[in-house]
Parts: sequence; structure tokens; C-alpha cells
Amino acid sequence: MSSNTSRRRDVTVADVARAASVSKAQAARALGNYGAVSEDVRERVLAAAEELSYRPNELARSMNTGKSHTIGVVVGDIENPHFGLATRGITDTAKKSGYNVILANTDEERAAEVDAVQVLLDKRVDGLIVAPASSTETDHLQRVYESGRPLVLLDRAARGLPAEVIAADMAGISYDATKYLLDSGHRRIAFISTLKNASPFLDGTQLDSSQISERLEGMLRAFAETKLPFPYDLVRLNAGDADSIRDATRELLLRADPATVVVASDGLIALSALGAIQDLQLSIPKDVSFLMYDDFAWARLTTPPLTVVAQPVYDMGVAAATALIRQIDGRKASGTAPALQARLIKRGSVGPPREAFQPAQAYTAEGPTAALG
Amino acid sequence: MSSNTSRRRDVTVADVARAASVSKAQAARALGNYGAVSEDVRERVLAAAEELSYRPNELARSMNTGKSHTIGVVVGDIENPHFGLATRGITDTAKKSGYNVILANTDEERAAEVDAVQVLLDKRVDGLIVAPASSTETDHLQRVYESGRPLVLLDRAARGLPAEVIAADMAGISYDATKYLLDSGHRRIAFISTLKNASPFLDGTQLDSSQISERLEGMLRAFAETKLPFPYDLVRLNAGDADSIRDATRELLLRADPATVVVASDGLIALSALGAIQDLQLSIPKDVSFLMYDDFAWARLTTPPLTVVAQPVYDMGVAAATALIRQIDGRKASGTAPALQARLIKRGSVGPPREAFQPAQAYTAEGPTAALG
DNA sequence: ATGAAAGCGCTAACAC
DNA sequence: GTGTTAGCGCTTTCAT
Repeated sequence: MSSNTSRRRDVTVADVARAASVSKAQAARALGNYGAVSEDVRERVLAAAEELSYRPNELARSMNTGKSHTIGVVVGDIENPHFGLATRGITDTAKKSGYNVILANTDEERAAEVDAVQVLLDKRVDGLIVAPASSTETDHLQRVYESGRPLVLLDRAARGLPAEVIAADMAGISYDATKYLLDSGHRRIAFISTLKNASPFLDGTQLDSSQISERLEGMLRAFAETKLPFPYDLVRLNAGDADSIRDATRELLLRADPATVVVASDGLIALSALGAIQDLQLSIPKDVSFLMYDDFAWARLTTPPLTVVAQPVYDMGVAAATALIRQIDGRKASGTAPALQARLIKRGSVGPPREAFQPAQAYTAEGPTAALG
Repeated sequence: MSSNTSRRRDVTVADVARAASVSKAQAARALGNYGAVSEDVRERVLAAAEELSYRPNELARSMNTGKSHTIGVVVGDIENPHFGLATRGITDTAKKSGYNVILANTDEERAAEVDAVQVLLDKRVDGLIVAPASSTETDHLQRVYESGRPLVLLDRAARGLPAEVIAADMAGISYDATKYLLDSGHRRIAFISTLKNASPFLDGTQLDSSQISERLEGMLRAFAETKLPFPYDLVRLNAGDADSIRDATRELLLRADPATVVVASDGLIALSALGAIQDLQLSIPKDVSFLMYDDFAWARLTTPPLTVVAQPVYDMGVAAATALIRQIDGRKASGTAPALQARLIKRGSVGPPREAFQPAQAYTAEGPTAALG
């Protein structure tokens, strides 16, 4: 409560200039720290600014510099720790370079994403980081590109867009993980994902998400390599809310030819799936094995601790922001992109399938259950 | 790839006006949907805009309306699911009213918070939601108030500020929870919080966070009521990173007169504390009981499931955004604030203290261990 | 209903 | 080094 309790009108450069008895331009130069200003004037202006508690209007500044020092971030669900962590990586990095972050949540809804991107462009963000809900419908992302502002994709690629993509190699790690499950004797591997898709996943289905496509591709490759038929009937897409995930899990486990291992596509899905398994009174890994994507702290606290595919999520956020800001500044890619490697962390939730211990193999002849090649 | 691959200059109202052969003012009216415009002109303008794929410059618009339709959100750690969920509540609500959210992370660092608030004010946000790191040092928040823009506080109050505070009643629920622990036979109740404080918590210590103050106040009251001495030696503040939390937990459990129950001030702390307990090979609740603030999905998946104080975090986000937007729109509080009640959810992690089962009570005489009052 | 012109707060030419 | 004058893209009087 020093002096001014100014409400309405903000104090402007003009006010400061007047108080320091210099021209508006000179005041602006001193305040904005550009151009040539004598020491005397600088001091007077700064003093006046201090006295009047002047604050620059960044909006006005942005208007004629064309730079807002703001980047837009569009994610599917900030509540999902995956994005929470990535966002942390982004904001940390942005702050370091003097950028702010406008965050938009889309609920993995395409319409919301299109809208969010448009709004952010209208707000003249300097660049955009998007985790696109769809890898195929990308008109709105194309528009970003056309607006002349850089775009970096997080987690998922977008077909036909020249945008830089920050994501771990999902096909590779999925292949590894699947191989591990196969080696453990599993054949009935279920995969649950929130990915919205009109039809179930069949041979040749083109998926809308590069991320999930790659994971399934890795699985298919592992199966193919071992000459085993891929269990298309155990792939569950469109697993939206907690209830539908629970239902899907129950069904996968209670059906005639049940899954012997459940692979959860992210931490949120895992939570619901594990809840369902718990309700079913099934024990992991005795009755059913479990594997999830993303390694969160709680994965070590369950009994047994969970085997996971860990992604360097925070680093991905950092990488995305770094790449974007580099592009905003018009700098070229600095050769060595940091390796964003996902890792399979074996803990206790994957064991041999239940059937493997039973006297007779009720299945089709699919070769020995021993570890393969 | 229809026609324009315009790079540099954006198309403006002037361009649209020219194309529609009307004045700039008329075009602006049609586009901005204000003032009086004839049907004929409106159509021509809209058609021209469409053709040129005109997009309004929201910065310019904000400049002379004085409204940016953006609210600033300042939290300690977006990575913490507590804030993740609250942020979701905020963004959902904001979007519904046509507002965007600029997110700033402070790492619970005062300097970062002061800076973030300043930057957001400079960017001319229409209002601010802050989860203040400190409840006592509030000059920067005072400045928000002086700028004439509304401010809503999340989780924690700030001394001497007229700002609306959205938070569950912590003193009450803490009292309830402590009473429950006391009734279960516990006397050695440990409390771990990230709150930064220069000195340890002693009788009469003034804490910097209303949230934590209230919790401790509730604990003190419960102890006082049962005439038991409060275990000041078991309060751990400044539990910053995962390691320091683990260390604190170990110490609390391995010391001469150890804690029989650990209360974790939030989910992140709980994760580290549980890790430490696991490393110590202690079993819950046989060897040590456990209680945490916030109810996250994983709390039901541990063995045993965790007893928690659940806060309506998402709803708090919604309430904060609703209150802020109401103030921005200059509307009065609508009488009935929605009840933001925290609840004690008893699951399996609290049992009788270990000592209660041992032959002799090695402690000071503190009355019978049976349930009281 | 429409247009001319002023102005939001700042930066950027351009003189001097 | 300093001041004057234009804008940035939009909204908003104020005439007509």
C-alpha cells in the first residue's frame, strides 16, 4: 500500500515518458532495452517507471513484434500422468527460454483438437506442440504449417506432415515386449487401448494412431516371426472411460478362450484393468500376467510390482519444447537428437501362462512352449 | 492445398473489406458480430473471409477490448496428480465459457511464483488462479488485486488478501482422521509434508501454508482433546524430492521411539514413503499403519488398499474456474457455494499399532490403549 | 446501415 | 542520442 491504488487505466510508456520528461520513443527504448539511450535518460526513465510502477503491455508488444513468446500445447488428457509429466518437461524448458505455455485439453476428441489449434493460432502463439488424436485427419495441423508457425508432434506422427515428431520407438519396444511374453509361454495376449476406431482391429486394419499402430505392428512382427497366429480377437480399442475398460478386461478374462496376459496401453487403462482383475479375485501373475506402458511410481508398489514399458516422458516433453523453440528461433536441427529410448522393465507381473502348467494343452498345435529362437 | 500458400503476412479485415467492397469498419462489424450490418453486406463479407480464409488476430482484438479471454493458472507442480486433476477441472470449465488457460509451474518456489504472476499480468490475462506456495508472503498477489484483475486461491489461503479461496476444510477432516488414528490406538503419529519451512514444527510455530497449518491444527486439537501429548518430534517438513522423503520415512520408522503410523501429505509423498517402507520390509498395517491425503486410483491397488483423505480435487478446479469467471464477468457470488468436503475413506492400511500387541508398553504412561471417548 | 478517422500501447523507420 | 511519425489489426466514436 505505498501510494497508487490505480484501478482502471494502466500506466503506459507515454506516462513514464512524461514523468521523465523525454519522448515516448526514448522511454520505450530505455524500457524495452533496445536502440541507443544515454545513461542519464535511462536512469530517469527507469526511475520514473519504478515510481509509477509501470509494467509493459505484452499484448501491445506482441502486436508489432509479431512474437508472443507463447507456445501452445494441445494434449488429450492432462489428468493422465503421462501428459502431466510431459507437460512438466515442456513448461520447464519453455520457461528457461522465456516462453509461456497455453495449455489445451481435448479429451482425445477430434473436434476439440481442431478447435484448440485454431484458437491458439488466433492467439498468435509462436509455435505449437500437439499430441494429435488422429494420425490421419490432419487438416487442422496442415493449417498450422500454412500459418508459417512451427509445429512439433508429441507421441504420435501425422500422415503427410513435415512436422518433427518426438516419440520413442514403439514398434521396436513392442516387438521386444511381445517377444518376452511369447518366450514366457503366452499366446493369448490381450491389448487394451483408448484409441477411438470405428471397427475392431483386423488383419490389414489401418489405425488412426501411429503410436498404437506401431505397437500392434511390433506385436504382429513378433508373432509372425515365431509363426504363431496373432490373436486379433484380443485387441480392444475404444476403451474410453474406467467402466468400459473394466468391462473389456472382464470379458477378455472370462471368455471361452481367455487372455493369459493383459497389456495396458497406458497407466490410466492399467489402473482400471487392474481393478477389474482384483474384482475377479485373480492373482497376478499366477492367474493372469500383466504389462503396462509407462512406468509410474505406483507400479513398484503393487504386489507383485508391475512389469512395464518405460518411456522417457519428461525428456520427451523437454525434447519437444527444445525442438519447437529451436524452430521458432529459426535454427536448424543440431544434428544429434537425444535418444528417446523406451525400455522394458521386468518386475514381477509377468509369469508363465496358467495353462502351461496344466496337464494337457487344450490349444491348437502351436509348437513347444519353451523359449524360442 | 486449395489455393493460398500464403506465408508471411496474415490476411486482415482490410483485405476482407476490399474483397467484399465495403469499408473496413463494416467488414469488422460483420466479422466481429457487433453493430449494425445489413444482411447483404454480412453475406458478402463472410464469403470473402471464407474465400481468403481470414482469421481474426485475437491479440489485436484483446488490445482494444481489454479482454484476453485467457486466465492464468499458477501451480506448484503440474506433475503432481493433485494439480493435474485440478487443472483438468479448470481447463474444462474455462473452455466451456470461452476462456483459455496459460499454465505456469513454480516448483513451489516463491521466486518462480512471483515471476509467473508478473508475467501473466503483463500478458494481460483476465484473471488468475493461484495455489500459493506461501500463505504469508503475498506482495505479488496483492499486486494482482491492485491491477484490478480478479484472483482466486486454490488449496491455500493467503493472509490478508480478500481473494476467494477454494479449498476443502482441512482442519476438520484432519481432526477426524487423527481421531480415527488415536482411536485405533496410535500415539506416535508421523506427518510428512513438502512444505518449506526454515525451522522444525514446534508448539506455536506459525506455518507458511494455511493448508498444512490446518492439518496440524486438526491433529493438535484431536490430541489435546484426548489429553495426549502431541508428538512434535514426528512432524517432518521440507520433504522435497523423493530421496529426502525416503530418508525421512526411514528415520521416522527406525528411530528409538518410532512412529506407528505415517501420514503422507500428498500422493507424491506417499509414493516415496511407501517405497521406503517396502525397502524396510515392513508390512502395512502389521508393522506400521499408513494414511495419505488425496485419493488416487492406485491407492486401491496396493496390498492392503490405502486408507485416505479424499479431496474433491476436480471439483475444486471447477469451483475455482467458475468463481474466477464469475468475478471477471462482474457477477456477484451466487449464494450457495458448492460443498467441497474432504472425506476419510477407511480401507486397509490403518490397524492397531504394533506395540499394542506386545506384552509390555515400553512408553511413558499415556493411559489405556483402548479406544477413547 | 455505412464510412472516415481516432486510438489501444507499443516498436520501428526516419530524420535531425 | 533523441524526437517525430508511422504503423501492427482491430474496435469504436462520430458523422452522414
